Amino acid sequence: MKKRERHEQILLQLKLRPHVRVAELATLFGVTTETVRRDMGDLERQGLLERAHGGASATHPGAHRDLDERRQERVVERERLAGLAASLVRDGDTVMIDAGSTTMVFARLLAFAETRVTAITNSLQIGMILGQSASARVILAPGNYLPQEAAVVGIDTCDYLARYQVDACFLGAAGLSEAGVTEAVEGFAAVKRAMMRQSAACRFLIDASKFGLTQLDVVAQFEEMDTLVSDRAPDPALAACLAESGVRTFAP
Amino acid sequence: MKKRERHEQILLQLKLRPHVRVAELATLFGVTTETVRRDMGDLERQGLLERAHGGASATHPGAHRDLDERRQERVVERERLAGLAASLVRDGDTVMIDAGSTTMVFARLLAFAETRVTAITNSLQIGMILGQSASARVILAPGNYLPQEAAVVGIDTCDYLARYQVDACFLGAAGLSEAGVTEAVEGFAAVKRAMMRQSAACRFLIDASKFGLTQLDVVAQFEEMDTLVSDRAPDPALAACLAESGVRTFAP
DNA sequence: ACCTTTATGTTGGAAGTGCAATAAATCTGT
DNA sequence: ACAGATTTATTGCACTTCCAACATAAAGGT
Repeated sequence: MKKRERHEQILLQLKLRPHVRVAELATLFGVTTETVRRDMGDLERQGLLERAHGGASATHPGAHRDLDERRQERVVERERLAGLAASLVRDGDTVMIDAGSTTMVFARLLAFAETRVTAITNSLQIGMILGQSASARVILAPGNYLPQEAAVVGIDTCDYLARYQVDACFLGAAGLSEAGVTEAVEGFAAVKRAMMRQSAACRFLIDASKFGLTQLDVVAQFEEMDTLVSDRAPDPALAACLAESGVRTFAP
Repeated sequence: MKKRERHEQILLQLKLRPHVRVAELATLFGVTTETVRRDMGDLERQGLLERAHGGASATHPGAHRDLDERRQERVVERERLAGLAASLVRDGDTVMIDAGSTTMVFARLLAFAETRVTAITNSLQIGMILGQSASARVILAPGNYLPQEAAVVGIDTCDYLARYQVDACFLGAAGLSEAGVTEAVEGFAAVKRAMMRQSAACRFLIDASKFGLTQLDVVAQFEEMDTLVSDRAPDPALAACLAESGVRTFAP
């Protein structure tokens, strides 16, 4: 087994579980622990995993390699944002949730709060997180699998969503500016629009770092938004646009 | 600082980063490493984190305790079996793969071998594993999410599968006896049958520990099986039944 | 107050892990 | 085929972590 193969295997294992041990992989690959250690060293230098005593852990999905302190603060803000969004969901609601790191935190809080919901999503991770809660019913949409985002997209996804009608959709986004809500990942915008069409209320979860950014795909104009949930109030110019279009804004 | 408080802090830390160390938390909390160790033991028993040498990791969103445990059993046999099955797939093939621990190993080997395939599956984990391979195209079926198996089932799943026609399906099973192939998980049998209907060839991956077992749902009679892949040849009686129905058997 | 239960600290030995240096094996290009 | 480079195995040693047993301290109930 070549070095390259081992590296891929290690990363693959880390996709499946959060932590692997040196000794474990050594026997699995039939090599010395030292070799595995060296492999991990290489991968760590590439930022693909994090070493720990006796093994390695997966890097957090979508983690920026900033300072730890900054990362922590971002997480805190995101938790607040997601908490606000979760408080908008009531027992018995049906919702659609799209793929994204912010919506993932939202889903975790929803599961933790044991809100009784029926959720339709195109994100595998969100499905898994929310599915662990006994009080949630999860329906997964079909489609072409996008490994970078662990989500499905495409015509099938959008068609399938059209079969449901829900109380609200909770969508993330990569940008919010005068151009409206925009997204960068190919295929996501179409899914978001499909979700919006089937929802009585449309809630966008966008943290303040996305304010002022414009990405390639336009997801929605201000008029189409019902609610914006964020961790900080937008600047006056943006706030004016939002208010003019009747967008309710939630921010701590 | 009370025990409860520490527990919450530990879980909070694990939300921020994937791995924490015992010593680190001990100094942070101002307690002994033994205390932290005990805390982690408690939380591990509740399934809220995973211990590792020197620390603990967050439970992966898609990690399932029982699924992981099952994966640990009969590793060697299962790898051999899955390897045999993987050798039946050729570049350019289209396949359907159903949820199960054996088919998961099969999917991993398929990804590892970089076989150029288009795969349709109802298992989220298999989708994730195979989706990592650049040479595989993965299509996920919709349906109701089943947390224990990390898979979707139901009418939607079966309906969706009916839209495709593939070269072969690779199915696991919980039992193989005179009654035929049987399955225990509710909803799985219907999905397996739906996959069989859309496949030119039908390959069952069943390890020897399932021989002689009969579960509630009958998936297929011998006549409907094309291929049986296992880690050991079945006993004479079963082998005779299989041969009579023209089932090709692969075993090391 | 007393006793019981629970939680925490301390200790010593066993086991696991990391590191560095060296030797062996494998790969690579000419 | 050969020499040099890369990769892996081996070894010894220092260090960290684990575990279990015991001692101590705090909390809770009668």
